[in-house]
Amino acid sequence: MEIFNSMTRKKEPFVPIREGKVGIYACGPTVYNYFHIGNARPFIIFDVLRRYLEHRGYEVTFVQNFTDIDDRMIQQARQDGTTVQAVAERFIKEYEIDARALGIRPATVHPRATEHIPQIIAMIRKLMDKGLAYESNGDVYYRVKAFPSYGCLCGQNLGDLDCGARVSVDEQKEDPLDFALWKAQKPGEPAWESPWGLGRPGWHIECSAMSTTYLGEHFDIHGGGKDLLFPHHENEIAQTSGATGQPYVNYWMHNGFINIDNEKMSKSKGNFFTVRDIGKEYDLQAVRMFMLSAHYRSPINFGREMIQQAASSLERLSIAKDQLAFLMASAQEREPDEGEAAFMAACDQARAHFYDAMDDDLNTADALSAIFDLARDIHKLPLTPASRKAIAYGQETFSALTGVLGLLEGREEEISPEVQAMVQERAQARKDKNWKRSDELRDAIKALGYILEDTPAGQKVRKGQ
RNA sequence: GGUGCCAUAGCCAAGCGGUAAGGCGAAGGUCUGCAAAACCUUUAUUCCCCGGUUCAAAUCCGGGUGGCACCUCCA
Repeated sequence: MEIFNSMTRKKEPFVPIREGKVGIYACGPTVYNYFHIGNARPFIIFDVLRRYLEHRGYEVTFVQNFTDIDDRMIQQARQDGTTVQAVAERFIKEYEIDARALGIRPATVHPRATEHIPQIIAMIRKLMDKGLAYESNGDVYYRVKAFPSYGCLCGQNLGDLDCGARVSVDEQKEDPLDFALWKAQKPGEPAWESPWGLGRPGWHIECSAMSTTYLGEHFDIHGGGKDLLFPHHENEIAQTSGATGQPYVNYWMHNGFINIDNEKMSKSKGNFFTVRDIGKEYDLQAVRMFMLSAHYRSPINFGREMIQQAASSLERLSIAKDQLAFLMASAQEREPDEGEAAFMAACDQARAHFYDAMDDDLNTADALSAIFDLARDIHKLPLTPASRKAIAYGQETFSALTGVLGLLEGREEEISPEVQAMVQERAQARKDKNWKRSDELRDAIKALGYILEDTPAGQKVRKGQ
């Protein structure tokens, strides 16, 4: 597999540090609110990466943090007249609800910043011992100019950053580029004991502390949104490599942004959508499909039409899956005939195409086309009783591939007995050529949320509108 | 000022040196009591423009044009 490494800006063959094992850290949400569609992209992308690596036989440790202490958390708590902790508890639960609906599996570990204060303090101490950090009135800052390779990730050198000159000037700092590792407590803020007095961790240090706690000081893949490249990930490298004296991460992966009307989504512009709100109108599986329909590094434009297109595409896949189940119901124990053997070969071909695409820096758009090709082959299977072996092979392939993308999961709702009875009655009505009754029943079934179709092999019912 | 990214049909989107995947939509056909789904056919002689390299370029190089992002909290 090849992965585009933001550090080198090239696709590189993926070689894990320890054979057969992969450690991945992805920056998770700050749990001060519902997460938005833009946040959802990395969650979905890295969920797919994790699923794919597992599918290919790696033992994956996937860590995604919850940032449960920062300015926004404090602000939200004030606004709600509650504690930071209560805000965190609430929105972690809300995260889990939306994540599940998007088909995002829970990570191996979801560490929380506030539960890793000792590790954070230990790392800051190490940095101070090495002269890479200094205290100033209860704050602790990173001494950026003491870390020569600073800027290696974002491709800026220190001089250029200086030129940027939009870095805040702060009397407390030795240099405008320096960033906070520890912030002294301000009135009314939650705080923890530290060698520098009461305070809380700065912005970037939590990810360094938590990632190394669970994945070791040097691990395989670190991911996040493109905007995190600088300064967040740049600072993580400075902190971690600075403290440990060794490389931090082998592969940096950054996903592109989601735009609204070709503009960056941002709170200040008010053009953002929470996943919770979108879920009120659309099946969130369609949102997942939408995300996977383009390469993860490209920017994508979010809009109503896009979601509808994704929903239609997904429907096509869903119907193919139903079709296999339908064929299975009448399948026979016999060897595949010539056509079925060709179908099985097509399954292998689809799988190979899928793997090629995924191996190419997670090209989900191309991988999807392999699944669509397979869907077409499924629909071409005759409705005459099929070989169980061939259909099982198709099901296995189809569910493996859609499973890697996390699509079409949790959709096997039982058809209620009530609907089944109506389907039975309709079969009789059709036999009697009682079209009026037959159509009434079909409408009634539709009203209950099912689509009923007549096929040469009988009636077929599926969930849908 | 510095650093990057992108431009492919009505829409979305792969392809990144060998002669345009896939999806959505649309049109016609087949099937069907009707419908739905599905299948078949059609829907880019051409990949923003201009040069260049090459037997061969959407793909490489140079120059334009037009979008976007980062350098500040942000997925």
